[in-house]
Amino acid sequence: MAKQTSYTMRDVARLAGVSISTVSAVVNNKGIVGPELTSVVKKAIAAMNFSPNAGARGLRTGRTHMLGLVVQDITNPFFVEALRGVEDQAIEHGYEVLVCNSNDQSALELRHLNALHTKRVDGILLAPTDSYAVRETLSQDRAPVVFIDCVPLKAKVNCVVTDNFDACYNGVRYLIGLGHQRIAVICGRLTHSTSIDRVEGCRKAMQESNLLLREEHLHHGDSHIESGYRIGLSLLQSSDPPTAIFTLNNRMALGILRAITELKVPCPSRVSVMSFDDADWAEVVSPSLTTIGQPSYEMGKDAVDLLLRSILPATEQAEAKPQQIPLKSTLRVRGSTGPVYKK
Amino acid sequence: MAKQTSYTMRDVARLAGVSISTVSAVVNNKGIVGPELTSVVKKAIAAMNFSPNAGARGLRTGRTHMLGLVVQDITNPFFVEALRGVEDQAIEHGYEVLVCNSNDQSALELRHLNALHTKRVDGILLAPTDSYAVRETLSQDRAPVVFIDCVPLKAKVNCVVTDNFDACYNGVRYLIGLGHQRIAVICGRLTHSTSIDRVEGCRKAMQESNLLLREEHLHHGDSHIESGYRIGLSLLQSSDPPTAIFTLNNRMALGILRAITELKVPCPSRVSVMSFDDADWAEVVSPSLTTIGQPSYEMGKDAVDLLLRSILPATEQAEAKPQQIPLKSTLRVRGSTGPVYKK
DNA sequence: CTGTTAGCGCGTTCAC
DNA sequence: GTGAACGCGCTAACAG
Repeated sequence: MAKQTSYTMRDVARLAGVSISTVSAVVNNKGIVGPELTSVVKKAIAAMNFSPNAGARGLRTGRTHMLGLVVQDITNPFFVEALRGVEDQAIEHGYEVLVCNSNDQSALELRHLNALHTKRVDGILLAPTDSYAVRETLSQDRAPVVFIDCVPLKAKVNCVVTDNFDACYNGVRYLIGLGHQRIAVICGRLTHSTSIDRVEGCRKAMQESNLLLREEHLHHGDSHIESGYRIGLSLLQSSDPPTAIFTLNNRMALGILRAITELKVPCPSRVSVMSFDDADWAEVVSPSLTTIGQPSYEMGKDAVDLLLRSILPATEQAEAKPQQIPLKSTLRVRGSTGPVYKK
Repeated sequence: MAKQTSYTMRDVARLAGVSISTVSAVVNNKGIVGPELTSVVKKAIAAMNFSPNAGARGLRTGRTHMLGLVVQDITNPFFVEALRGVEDQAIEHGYEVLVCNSNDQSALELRHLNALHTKRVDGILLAPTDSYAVRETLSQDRAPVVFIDCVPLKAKVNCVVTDNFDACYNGVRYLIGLGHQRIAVICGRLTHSTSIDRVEGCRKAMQESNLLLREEHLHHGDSHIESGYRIGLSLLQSSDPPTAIFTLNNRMALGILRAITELKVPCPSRVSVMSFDDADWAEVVSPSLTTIGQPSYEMGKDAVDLLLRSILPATEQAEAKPQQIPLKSTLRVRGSTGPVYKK
């Protein structure tokens, strides 16, 4: 079993009594082999349980039919949904997906990117850990890249992203409409274009209502439960607590909810909570969580489509100008947000 | 960019003014090339941004340094955690992971398995969709397989699984200790060894207390929220509702909780809920959910270790007898379970 | 220590 | 329609 020596085309050719190229033609459905010979060959293939060696084929054709997907944090359900979209669409087109988790470390991300290059994947889907890092790795002679979720700053690239700015703008306007004035925003790391856009969206909505998103109302977390929990505790216990908390991702929201439960702060009567990213559990937590949902599955699908287009450029100009595919998010109002509390 | 023509060893050799094999020796750290030549070669490699073509290398060596991971349902956080363990451990040993989602369809699973064979992965981690399906595909001349979570029936295979039987036995004993007699068990598809073992564990615990796990108390769902929800509704609205509900996976528990919330049934005072699989949100839902947690990350890690051992057999006997690595689960008592309700 | 040579399994011209 | 020969990029013998 350690042998791992499968049959080759030569073996099949020998058994079928034809030449290698005939077998090749059959395997690749060239449609130039006579029907009776075709069936003989196919029988031989089945008998030997032959399957072509993709490595050798790739060496010859220059295509591996593999896509690389590099995500910052596979622990985040958002990326799992995107992964599903990627996989489904990849399968559809005869591609396999090499999944890499950067675990929020640029160094690991770079390592993955290099490994993918060595594997000669035909294209890469990248949800980068850092929008500032200059990626020399995606220059020249390497596979085309499509960014998802988060994009590099000041660079025109192929990407598919949510309307982060608008989503947060609308979200905050909704909160303001409820009468909230002291709104705390808990953002992820500002090295993500995603976080930056979201914060800007919040800022604009507040400015329009002559409210300021003051420094003390903008809290920096990462994307994990713990940071949401810690920030939630300090926020709720402060002398002048916000009447609404908007977390820019759903796991921090989970932390906030835990803090709220522990402190027995009535929600939404005392404090409203809203979160970016929808989740399975959003309807079941108590209170159910108002969220802004992203079409993550579609994001994965669209990204593969875009990537495939630059892998197989129909026309030359098709790959000339980088394309941005914007996706719309939707506000799902549930139980955790309500009118502001009046003394 | 569509060119995708990277530099080859020959290019590097030419630039460095050495022979191809010298470059190869440097690339593979053979340690047989003189220090000054080594540095010359390395400089050339860096200058050209050369990275070896893994396909060609694999063709030559018979190893691709790729592992395949096939899971029934990547949507399940349990498998995501396992995936993390797999990836981390694979990276550690210089392997990449080809992730495939069977989406609970045997046909798709088979397709993935064949694709992985064609890609000549060095080994496969498989969480099968069905314990009964006879997998001819994992016979002979194919890569070694390690099963995770769910195993084929009546077959000695390499696998790493949780102590499903014991876990449920202990869980149900805990419920019985609380005074519960009418315990409803909601299981996944009984084509999974996992489900079978869990149900048997429940059955034994109940028998020991002279309780019977009657047919009408065993409910068949899948592993999704919806089925939990539907079953929950019918259970709670029946004329003789159970005093405790034990779901054999956590997403069905989410469905149960939704039903409870909707019907405003007091939990745990009227009905206790317990679930297999722990989750992020288990502490935050209301009431917080009592669960049986599996060490899924370790499962992934251990599976890779086991797989690597059969890929690189130190001794012949190492691969001779299939090994089962059992993992222990832990009961996490939270707010959703309590003493039985007395009229 | 270093260079030369022969395939690994496949797809692809070409002659037949 | 079909078959023989070449080479994709690399590693492993072997010769120097």
